[in-house]
Amino acid sequence: MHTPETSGVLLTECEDFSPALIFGCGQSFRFEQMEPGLYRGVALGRELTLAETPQGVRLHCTPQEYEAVWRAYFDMDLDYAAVRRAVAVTPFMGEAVDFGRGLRILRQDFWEAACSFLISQCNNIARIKGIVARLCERHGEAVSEKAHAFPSAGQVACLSETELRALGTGYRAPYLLAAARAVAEGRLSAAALNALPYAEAKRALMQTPGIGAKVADCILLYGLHRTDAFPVDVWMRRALAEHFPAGFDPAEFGPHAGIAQQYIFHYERHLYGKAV
DNA sequence: AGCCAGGACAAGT
DNA sequence: ACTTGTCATGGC
Repeated sequence: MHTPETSGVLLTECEDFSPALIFGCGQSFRFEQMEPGLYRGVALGRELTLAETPQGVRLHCTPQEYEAVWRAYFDMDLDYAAVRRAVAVTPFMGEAVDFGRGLRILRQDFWEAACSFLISQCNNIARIKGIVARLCERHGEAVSEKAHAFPSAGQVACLSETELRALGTGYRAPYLLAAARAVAEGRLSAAALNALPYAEAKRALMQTPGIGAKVADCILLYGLHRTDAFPVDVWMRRALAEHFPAGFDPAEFGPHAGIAQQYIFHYERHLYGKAV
């Protein structure tokens, strides 16, 4: 008989695994802190609880589920200590990666990322979370007593614009409907985009109404794990103007520029009191 | 009580 | 190629 204290999968190397940072850095919107050190959410149609312990972070799942699902989801096969060293190309970047040590880029579901970041445009993170929560509660399948999966593209494609507006999506409702149909009908797919180089994949995404340069980069980075994608939003624009006044090229950060972006984004929000 | 938010888009210079 | 107005909504 497994007790809650000993069951699950214990991650002991947690220098670069902080649930607070992973779920709080603005890349995903479905995990919450239940109490200090305890996090819960739904991803890939499964509910997961994570608990911080003195020995490390414990994932409440079987070793089989960890190997089959969560190992990839949490990008466990990338050495984030090496990434931090590689992108710390200025003193400011050194501060950013020190502050963000523990952050990782999740390998999220393509449709969930596309849908979430369509909602994100001209919106704040607290509000994005609320809209996504209502979308899942009302239109996603139950995965436990109180948790719901993210609705599939097919499920969202069956909703009316009125139902989507009722979630608080505002003018983004028709964008969501068009994207859901494109994905459900196979006109937009992770497999096809994965076969394209960055610039072409981005251009293909931008054919869908509501997906501009920034949302396309978010979908590439968070939904397809293209770590060369470098989303620039209002926070990044501020940070770059302030700390790279002479201009910059994302390529300076190397092949994982998108991860550098995440450290910058989170650090900049912290400096303005918007992130812990 | 306004201000602003992980923008996109069309229309105007 | 750049600037500007518009598009809804509600957390802070």
